[in-house]
Amino acid sequence: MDPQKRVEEMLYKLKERDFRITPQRLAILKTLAASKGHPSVDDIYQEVKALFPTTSLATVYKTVSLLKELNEVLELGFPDGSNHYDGYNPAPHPHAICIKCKKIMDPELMNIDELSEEMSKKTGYKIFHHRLDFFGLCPACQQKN
Amino acid sequence: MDPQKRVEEMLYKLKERDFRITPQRLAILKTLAASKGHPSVDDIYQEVKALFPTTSLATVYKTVSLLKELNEVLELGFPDGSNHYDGYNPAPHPHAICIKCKKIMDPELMNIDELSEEMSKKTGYKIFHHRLDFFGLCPACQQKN
DNA sequence: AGGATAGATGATAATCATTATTGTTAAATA
DNA sequence: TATTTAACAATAATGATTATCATCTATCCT
Ligand SMILES: [Mn+2]
Ligand SMILES: [Mn+2]
Ligand SMILES: [Zn+2]
Ligand SMILES: [Zn+2]
Repeated sequence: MDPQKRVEEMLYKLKERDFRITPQRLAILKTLAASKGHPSVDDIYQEVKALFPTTSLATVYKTVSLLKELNEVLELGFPDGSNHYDGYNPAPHPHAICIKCKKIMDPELMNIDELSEEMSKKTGYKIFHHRLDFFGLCPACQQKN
Repeated sequence: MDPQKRVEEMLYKLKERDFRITPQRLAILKTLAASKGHPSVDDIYQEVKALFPTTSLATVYKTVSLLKELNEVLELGFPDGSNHYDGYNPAPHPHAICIKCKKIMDPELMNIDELSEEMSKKTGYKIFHHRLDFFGLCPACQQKN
């Protein structure tokens, strides 16, 4: 998927719901669409500040939150309180997380729909989305031992 | 698994590492071992206070944190900041979470080892544990519509 | 183009779950 | 029972997120 295409998708979703397109929002969208590294709010803030020095951290929080409601960004929260975001691929998908260097990877797709189906049957829940993370050591961190 | 057995398992792990067994800790262990509802720290605190009114919230935090390090409790953190704990079954296992009433269910086992294996092969990560949650509406909340 | 207006922004205060601190208490051991 | 030291209770500090509000501006209308 082309990052520019992603920006246009997000823009369409915002316009569709009559949200205004501001320079700050556009900068945040571009950062999210381009980054494959699952940035935190503060990471996004640092990038956007380079282009719009007056941008407020609160604006980043609110824009990310808005995109989350529109299902245009995937939120990954961790028990240590750190939240990271995938704006490049906002659909639920599994992640591999290094417990040492905190790198978050997007592995090639594996199908979880069967699991979701099984879960639905066994619990009676109507499932809307899911979250699947694997924690371990990335190849680089395995070397350094 | 019998809750009493779980308490004894946890006690063994604590003694093994020369941690002291205090009335407060024992009360926290019992609460965790017996509860199948995935309580929060404050839920545990409220239950323990009924038996030991002077118990401090900080003590509950420290004991839960200690049990987490000993792999005797499973921590479930959510982006809204709420953390919940499974002391009845501390091994990683999937959960079904109701987005309306927040109920957390333990479905009958499905095997994730194959997925873990696939993930390991595709990313090169050495996987230690995982987290799998399904979000949706529980049967009760589906009715109320 | 100019003006009206409701939504967005920036700065900062408030919130709240968790963690750190510190003097006191009591579990474990001999 | 005395000694040692981890654990305790009470409370302050932390820090990410959220709320507030005065100001600004994207969008629409004339
Ligand atoms: Mn991703
Ligand atoms: Mn569970
Ligand atoms: Zn790593
Ligand atoms: Zn429910």
